[in-house]
Amino acid sequence: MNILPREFYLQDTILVAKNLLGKKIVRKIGNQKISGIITETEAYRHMDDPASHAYKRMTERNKAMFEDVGRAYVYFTYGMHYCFNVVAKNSEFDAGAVLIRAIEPKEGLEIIKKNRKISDFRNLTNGPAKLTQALQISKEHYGIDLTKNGELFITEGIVKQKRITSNPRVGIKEATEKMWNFRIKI
DNA sequence: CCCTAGATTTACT
DNA sequence: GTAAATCTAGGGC
Repeated sequence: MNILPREFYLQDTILVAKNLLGKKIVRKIGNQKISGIITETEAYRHMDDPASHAYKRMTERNKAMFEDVGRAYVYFTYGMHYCFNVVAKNSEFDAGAVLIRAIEPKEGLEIIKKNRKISDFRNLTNGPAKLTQALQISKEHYGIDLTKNGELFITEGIVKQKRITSNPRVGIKEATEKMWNFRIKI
């Protein structure tokens, strides 16, 4: 399975958010492997997006959003949860990232269940903090390169007709009129 | 099924 | 000091 190249992420953040649907996240832990198909994403941009962490300026937390595309932006929130983003933007913007909100587990289901401590299939990876738990993603992966075959990367996924639906983004208070949440059904 | 409350720490104001 | 791109359990319907 081919890893997505750097150029894939060098486009408008919103376009990348849509294009990431149906792609595959691969997580390697030692000789074990977990993977899943991306089913829900959200785009967060820069100056035009009050809901974005990068809206005001660069800070210690959000600096990854201003740096290389194709890398991970992982942040800690609500005192207990990590969320996983992919840095993506075109040259018009200084910052941008795509929040991965949900995946459909493919490989390593046993490991995922163990990490999540539940077996209810529907609740395994259907939220941004659930999937970081399932894939054991944490701040150690801040800035990791997702275009290299390492601990964590993204490859081509299912190649079939995608029916993308747009929705308001979840859990934000600003810019709720922007329909930058995207989903597919598998 | 829906709703509410509580968990718990970081980083920005 | 306080809000935060969330999740879970528990109660009611």
